[in-house]
Amino acid sequence: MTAETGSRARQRERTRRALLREGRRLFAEHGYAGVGLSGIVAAADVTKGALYHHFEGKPDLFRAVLEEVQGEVADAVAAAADARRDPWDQLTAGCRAFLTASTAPDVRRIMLVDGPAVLGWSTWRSLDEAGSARHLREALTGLVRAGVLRPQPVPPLAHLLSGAMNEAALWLAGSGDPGDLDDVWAAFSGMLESLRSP
Amino acid sequence: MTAETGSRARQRERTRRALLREGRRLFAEHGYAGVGLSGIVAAADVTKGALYHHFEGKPDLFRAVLEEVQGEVADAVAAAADARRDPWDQLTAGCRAFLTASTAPDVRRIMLVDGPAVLGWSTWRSLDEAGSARHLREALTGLVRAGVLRPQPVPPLAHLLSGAMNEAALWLAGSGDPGDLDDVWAAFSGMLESLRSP
DNA sequence: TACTTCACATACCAACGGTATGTGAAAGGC
DNA sequence: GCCTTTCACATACCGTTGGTATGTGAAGTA
Repeated sequence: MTAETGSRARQRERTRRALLREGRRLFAEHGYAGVGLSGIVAAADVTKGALYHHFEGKPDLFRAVLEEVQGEVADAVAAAADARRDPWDQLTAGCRAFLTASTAPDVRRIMLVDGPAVLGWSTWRSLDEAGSARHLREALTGLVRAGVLRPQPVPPLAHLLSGAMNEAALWLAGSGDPGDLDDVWAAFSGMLESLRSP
Repeated sequence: MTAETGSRARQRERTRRALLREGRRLFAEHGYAGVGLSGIVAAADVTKGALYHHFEGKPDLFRAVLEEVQGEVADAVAAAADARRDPWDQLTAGCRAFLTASTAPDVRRIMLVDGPAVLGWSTWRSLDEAGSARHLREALTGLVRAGVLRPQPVPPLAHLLSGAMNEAALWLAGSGDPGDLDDVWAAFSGMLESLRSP
């Protein structure tokens, strides 16, 4: 190139970032199947050679994007939970943070709709477990051990609650009525409440 | 052909059935993206011309397969519910039937994993609403009107419960332990129980 | 300076979804 | 009976896609 763009490592990181950024934008806008590698590399102003130098292929690029998205959601959940001291408040705050974060269009499309189909459900689940699902499971485990929740197996509970929130987020993202969030939260918090020890 | 294969309408129906059958089998086994039209038409012993004569394209074939699968699940749910007289028993029996039916591999892959990604979530939801989701919503509405459930908006509740069952079915299909079904059902029926009027 | 490494760019390929056109048997009218 | 139309496909073909193999020039290294 004409101008020096920094050291080799810096340029490498720039290219990788550009691919992730444009990939995320296009995947979120048109869906995984609706965007081709040519569109991604053109938007990132590189060639397919660069993409295949950084990633193993289209599914691998998508996986990297998904990990980034799930990481952000997990951070939001953790931040909301850490702002509370009471373990029960941490659970409810984390769930509420997950619900609002997952309603964002790119999260919805990449994480909830295309994710399982592109990577397969088991792979998607392991990524989810590495992200926000781990927070949920750990919070539930802690509450059961502390006696706040009735003694019961945690994994089934975590899956039921996770699935309920995922579907709720998908529905909320499509329903313009902002009052729906309150209704969903009322119903969901009622479910959580029913799990408490008497 | 050498042997007469019946009237024109009969042959048409045979070809359509063969495409749906092989499409369903291959979509369930390899996923939507993992199977090509050439594989489907070869398995059905026809050509691509036949496929495009009966369907508008690959997504339309998948939609027809999905409608068939969802119809079977809806029938199983309706049959389980109709076998009970008490409305509350109808709800629980229907949910349990959905949970067991959705654990089947082809239902899981076609309806729960690939469905939303291939057809888009809103289209998938409208198909779901035409299938088993309608039974759930109507059962909940009836129970709220009858005062069995506490007065509350039904749509959010239906989505939460539907999402919980979907995720539970996906998890159960992957977890070999048959005891998990009991645990899931215990947790889920506890959720349902918490919705009753005091 | 000579050599090696690396971060891409270029050129190319098989396979895929989709389309346009051809074809021969069944249905319908006389 | 025969002619015409319709229909249920089959055949041949095309543009695009994800993926690969190879080339290249600047950045690092001795």
